[in-house]
Amino acid sequence: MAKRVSHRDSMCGVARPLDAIGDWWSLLIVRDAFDGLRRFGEFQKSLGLAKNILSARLRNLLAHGIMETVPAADGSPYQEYVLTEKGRGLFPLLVALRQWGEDFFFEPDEAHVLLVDRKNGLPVRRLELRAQDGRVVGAEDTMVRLPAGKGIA
Amino acid sequence: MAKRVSHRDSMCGVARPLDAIGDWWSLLIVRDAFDGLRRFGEFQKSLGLAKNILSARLRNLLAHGIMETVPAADGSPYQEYVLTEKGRGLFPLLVALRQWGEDFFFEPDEAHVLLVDRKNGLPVRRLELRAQDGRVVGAEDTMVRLPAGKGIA
DNA sequence: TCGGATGGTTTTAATTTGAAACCATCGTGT
DNA sequence: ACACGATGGTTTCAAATTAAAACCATCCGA
Repeated sequence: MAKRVSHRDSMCGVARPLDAIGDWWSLLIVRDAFDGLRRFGEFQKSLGLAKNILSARLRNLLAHGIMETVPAADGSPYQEYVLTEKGRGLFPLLVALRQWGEDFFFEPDEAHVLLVDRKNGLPVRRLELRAQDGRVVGAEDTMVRLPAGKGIA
Repeated sequence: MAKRVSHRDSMCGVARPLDAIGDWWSLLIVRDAFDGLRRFGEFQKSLGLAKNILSARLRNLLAHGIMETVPAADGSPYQEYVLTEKGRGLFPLLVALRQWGEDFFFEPDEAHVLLVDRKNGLPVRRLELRAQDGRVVGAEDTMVRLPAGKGIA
C-alpha cells in the first residue's frame, strides 16, 4: 500500500490510479464485483486468496472509494461489498485487459471466455481510441500535452 | 513473479495478462516506452526505482515478449529496450487507465496532462465499448459467455 | 591511463505476502 | 438455554519480495 511514487509521478495521470488499485488482486476483486459477487466469502472462494489479504485489499478499495459496503441485501446480517461509480469506471480498463489477453495469451484454437452483448449474445467490438474527428488513432498518433511544461510526464 | 493463480484462473481472460504484467512498475515502464524512452538509465531516472528492480522488471517484460532488446540506435555500444507488437497492444489499457485517472483522481481545477491527437493537438475521445451494431455498451449491458460451461469466469 | 558515464549484479535489511490458527457473531436445531 | 455450523473476519509467524546501497564491469574521451 501507499507505494512510493517517483519524483515526477505526483503529476502523472497513469501512476496515480496505479497507487489506488495497488496490486492485481484488487483488480481481480473488481472484476468479480462486475460479475455480481458481493460477499467476502464469494470473493475468497472465487479468487482463492488468503482471508487476511482479501481483508486488506477490500479495506484498501473502500478507502479509495472504489467499493463501498452496503448493510444487507438478502436479509443476512452481514455487509456486502459493491462497486461505487468510481469502481464502475474501471470497466473499460478491464475490457482493455481482457482484449489484450485474448490477443496474446491464448492459442488460436484455445477456447476462452468471450465478452458478449447481453441483448443478442454477440461479442462486443474491440476498444478503439478515436480522435475528435472520429479517426481511429494508435499510440503513434497521440502524444501527451503538458499543462505547464515540466517533465515528459 | 509467477504469481499463484486461483483454481479457476487458468481459464480466465483477465488473470492471465495480469500474470505477465506482474506489477505496476512494469506498466509504468511500458508507459515510458510509449513515451519514447529506450535506455536503462532513462527508465531508471524517469521512474526513480532501484536498479535491481528495474533490471528484474525488464527481464520479465523481455521474457513475456512485451519488450525486446535491440542492439543499438545512436551508435552507443549499449542495447535498448523497445516494445514488441504485444507490448504495443497495451496501448488501449494505458489509455483506459489514464482516462480513469483523469475522471477520479484529479480535482476539477487541477491541471493534468492530456492525451492529444498528434495531427491537430485536440484531446482524444473517451474509450467506448461498442456492440456489433454500434451501440455503446456499459458493464450492465455485457456478460461473459463461457466456451464450455463451467464457473462464472 | 585516469576518470566518468552507462548498465548492470550482489548484499543485506525492511516490507509484504500467505497459510494457518484463532476469534466473534448470527441463526438453527433440540 | 445451549451446542453447533456458517460467515466474516483478525492475529501470528514463516517465507517471499522489494528496496537501498554498495559493488563491479565495460566503453569512451582527455
